[in-house]
Amino acid sequence: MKNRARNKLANPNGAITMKKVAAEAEVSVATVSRVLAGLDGVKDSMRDRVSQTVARLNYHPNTLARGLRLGHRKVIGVIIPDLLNPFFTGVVHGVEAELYRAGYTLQVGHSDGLAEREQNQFKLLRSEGVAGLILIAGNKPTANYESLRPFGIPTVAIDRSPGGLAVDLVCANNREGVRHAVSHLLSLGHREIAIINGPEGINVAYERLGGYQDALRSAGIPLVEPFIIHSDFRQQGGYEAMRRLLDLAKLPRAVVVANNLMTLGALQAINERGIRIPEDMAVVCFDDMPWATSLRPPLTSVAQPVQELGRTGAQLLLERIKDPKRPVRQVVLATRLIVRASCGALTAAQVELPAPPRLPKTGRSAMQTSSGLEVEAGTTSNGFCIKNL
Amino acid sequence: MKNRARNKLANPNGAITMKKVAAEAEVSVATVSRVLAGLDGVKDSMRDRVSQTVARLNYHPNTLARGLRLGHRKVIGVIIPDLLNPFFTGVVHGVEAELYRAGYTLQVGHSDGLAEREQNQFKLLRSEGVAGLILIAGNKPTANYESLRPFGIPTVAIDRSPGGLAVDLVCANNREGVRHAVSHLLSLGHREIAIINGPEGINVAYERLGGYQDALRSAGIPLVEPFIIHSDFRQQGGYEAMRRLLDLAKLPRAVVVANNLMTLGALQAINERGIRIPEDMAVVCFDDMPWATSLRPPLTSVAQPVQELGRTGAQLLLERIKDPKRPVRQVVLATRLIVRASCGALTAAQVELPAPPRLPKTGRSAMQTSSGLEVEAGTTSNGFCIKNL
DNA sequence: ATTTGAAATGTAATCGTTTACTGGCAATCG
DNA sequence: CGATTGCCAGTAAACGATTACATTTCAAAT
Repeated sequence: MKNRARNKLANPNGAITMKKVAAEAEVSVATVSRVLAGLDGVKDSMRDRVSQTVARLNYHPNTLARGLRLGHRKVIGVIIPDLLNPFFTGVVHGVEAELYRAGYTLQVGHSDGLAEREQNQFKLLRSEGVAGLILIAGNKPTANYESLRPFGIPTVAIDRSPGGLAVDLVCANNREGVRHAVSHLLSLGHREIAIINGPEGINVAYERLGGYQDALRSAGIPLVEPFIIHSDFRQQGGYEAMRRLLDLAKLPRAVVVANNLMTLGALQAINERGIRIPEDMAVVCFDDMPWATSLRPPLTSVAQPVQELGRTGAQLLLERIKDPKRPVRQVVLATRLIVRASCGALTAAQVELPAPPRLPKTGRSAMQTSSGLEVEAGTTSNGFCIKNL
Repeated sequence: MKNRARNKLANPNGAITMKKVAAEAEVSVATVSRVLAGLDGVKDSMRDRVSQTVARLNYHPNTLARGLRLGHRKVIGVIIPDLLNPFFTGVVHGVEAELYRAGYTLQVGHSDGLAEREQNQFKLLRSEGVAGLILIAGNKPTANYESLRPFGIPTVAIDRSPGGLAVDLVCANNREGVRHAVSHLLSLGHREIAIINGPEGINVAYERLGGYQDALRSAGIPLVEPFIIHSDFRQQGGYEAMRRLLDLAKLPRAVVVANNLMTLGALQAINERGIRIPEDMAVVCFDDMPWATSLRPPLTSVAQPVQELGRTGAQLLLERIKDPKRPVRQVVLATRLIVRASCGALTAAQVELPAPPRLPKTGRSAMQTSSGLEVEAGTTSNGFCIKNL
């Protein structure tokens, strides 16, 4: 490669630097810095002089220089598998809301669920000197998160547990959520209940399946192998899965779909076949989305506290940044079953109510480790389950 | 405030620096830098020695230091009004896809549509030394973008034109899109057509209204005042707007809803009243969303090229960064009318087709300036309309 | 008036890069 | 053979902040 054009100036637009402020106010840069940092030991006269000059010149500190000197800056990296999945962006929204208050900015990397891009984004963010990392891991259980460990960046995982990486985790109580949904179906008299689940090998799918099994088991209903389908958490996957279910000789009469996008696909397949909801097929969606109430009939769903996941993750991260040595924690947030009309629980009259009645939170719930093991844990005043690992 | 804890070290985890690599490889830092930058004028023997050491020590350059020295870095700021609106996140996805290829990361700020937060985010990003800015402006026409001008950061606006700021803009052909949708309704025999539009005073809403008026005018149908409702681009707003329409003495028989979220609200209202689509009310949604095909009946919609908006914006930004003095441009992308069943255009049999027939792109279309003035412009091979202003 | 010491301010090193400039060395030329 | 050239590698000065340390100031105490 030829030598590139030289003399690319830094600061081409002649931005106001601290030096200029200092010169203008006839003080030293140290004084300016001290005033800006709000340190004491500066005379009021000086302080005023500097403040006025700062305002007059419209000075804004260069956070790069600051970050270089300090070794960190007020930026949090976020790695997200899919910007098109409203669940993830909802989480990011929660993260943003919480971190903005603390003066942080978000640097977002999109992994596409690919382990390789995830690694790449991680390195990029590390180079950028982010103060912490929010990781929403992808679908691939193969990803080697262990290699991220030595980077030593404070990290919090949300929703999915990155295998082999001992970091703080915030997730919804997947098992309990699905258990609740299936119990609801059972209470309505359903017996042939199918589940369209996420990919095998990732913990959230495993846990959701666990909830399904729990509910059927305690009702004494045997599992029907073809009623359990593993798909990919995407719309097309949900569509295909539902078609497979509808092609079975013995049809299910109810289906729990394990995330929002797959539900859209499943509905598509159901509509194509002209099958009626809830008369022919009851549907529950794991994830409550804005469109749930716009469907006809409105969709019964298990609401994850989407933004709360993000907020809580952000809080944990801030605490970990403050104290990197604190013990690793998991926070499991309760889900909420929102009963609408897609399971036949409500009459047509009730359906027309603007705000459908909501069941109370699942509340106190069992703690699950990432291995799926159940551990009894206390519920905090916030309704969280917290466990120190 | 008391003096804070001193001696916070930079580089607390003893990260590998270029200096260490240089020492290890027994060369100067300049040589390491040259090798890493791929400059020529370095002997192969040296080059190899450095490369190996870099690999062995797993060195990653500190982009902060780099950015400080260079005055810019490979980070693009993105300001977005609402992370919960899938249209915006879709755009960001497109932006990300394009910029990732060019080695950039995204620093995302969320404005909530508030002019004040927008300003704030802008300042934050500027302090962070971003190389460029993608701005999706909020709903408030009051925002004072003029003050952003002197910051001199290469900027591209997407979707909405930030009033008073002469920057590159990428948007969909809103006027033509709505015109097309209304023409479609007219061709199906509809005459009482309402529109639930965005807030007054922002250009996209103005343009969409223009398309509505164009179509009715050329069909010789007079405007009916109460059929035109300005709302806020949000779900609740759409819900309320639709209720207002349904409370009219003389009901419309078709409605165009000017964005995705408002459509969800409108559908909710329609369902609550037990009104049938398309028999009692035809519905067209501006924005094609994943759930459009999952509704019963599937929704006819005007698809904006969401990701393409983002991609194109990113391209324009890269070009502007390369040449800050190039003339300001507007790129208007064609929309596409996707006919499904919500207007009664298709029979039930057709509706069941997996892939509904699609009308051709609107293709060659009139160029619109942000003032709503139409200007004839050429169509590029990409189907873009480009105009130098 | 001088000493003392705390308080206020300034000086300069530092963070990790990039790159203009300098100098060493070998090849080429008159 | 000395001068000129071109190639390589190294030295050191930025970039814009923070902050340890040095210096000045100034009031109170001797």
